[in-house]
Amino acid sequence: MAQAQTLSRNQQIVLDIIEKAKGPLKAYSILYNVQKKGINAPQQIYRALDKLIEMGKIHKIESKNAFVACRSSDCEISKATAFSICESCEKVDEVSDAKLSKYLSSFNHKKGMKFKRFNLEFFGLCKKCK
Amino acid sequence: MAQAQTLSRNQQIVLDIIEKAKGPLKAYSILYNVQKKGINAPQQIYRALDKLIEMGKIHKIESKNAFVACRSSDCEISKATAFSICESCEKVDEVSDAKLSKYLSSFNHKKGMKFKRFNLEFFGLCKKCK
DNA sequence: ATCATGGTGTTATAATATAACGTTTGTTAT
DNA sequence: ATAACAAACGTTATATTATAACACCATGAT
Repeated sequence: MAQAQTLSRNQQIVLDIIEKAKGPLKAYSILYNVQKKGINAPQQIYRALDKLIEMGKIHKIESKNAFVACRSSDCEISKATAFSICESCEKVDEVSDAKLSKYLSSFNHKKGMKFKRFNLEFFGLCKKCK
Repeated sequence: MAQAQTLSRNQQIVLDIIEKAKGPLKAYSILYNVQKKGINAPQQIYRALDKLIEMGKIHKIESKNAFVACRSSDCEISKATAFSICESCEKVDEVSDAKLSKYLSSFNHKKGMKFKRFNLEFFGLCKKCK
């Protein structure tokens, strides 16, 4: 099971890089950054990314095909994620708002769907870029 | 400007296919479907898709890299989109809920961002697959 | 009539992601 | 401690998604 906490070598390497980064990282940019550590193939990156996502350590920004470290405790195992994305400087922040999260988590589609997970991406201009 | 309404030949062809489809279509699957009509290259598809998105005629499902026709009038020019996605049968519906839309449209990130647009994707099991 | 704009067609290539295979490591049960 | 299993690893190859760059053509505005 996803007992979390114990990361494998590659998972730890990839997580370290993502956590140190100022913004979202692309898979191949991670790859280039870890070739010195003996990781040579995209597969190795993608496998680590998949597991880290499962564990809730990182999130994928779908609109950018990029990955960020989870800074929030609200998104229990990536079930409820929200991000703000600046269209100018590309800055991404995790939006952590209990009301929003609660509202969306309880939202049930009229057509009879029961949601297990959502991802929300807001786009605009950040404070600086305005 | 996006005076909309007058679609070019390629735009119309691509839109027709997406509108006729039961679910989201991938760019290359659209391409294979229009080769009989003389469209041969990905560029032609992606160009049409870009314009159709600008016009609000279609939306991109980011988590699936696929495109659906807009069935809603709430999402004025794609500024406010929400979808429900079945993780089993892959069925996608546009979620059209005025309250949700209003709530999210007025949501302003604490850090001083003013949003112009959002995209929300819900995942779960649809009625049938439950 | 020329020039800007937007669309087209084409070739090539970049960027993102997965398949498939065999090996190694780590855990658990006996 | 060791057999058995699961998870992670390394590697090669390939599939999928998307864009760059360039030449051409139609339209409408100055």
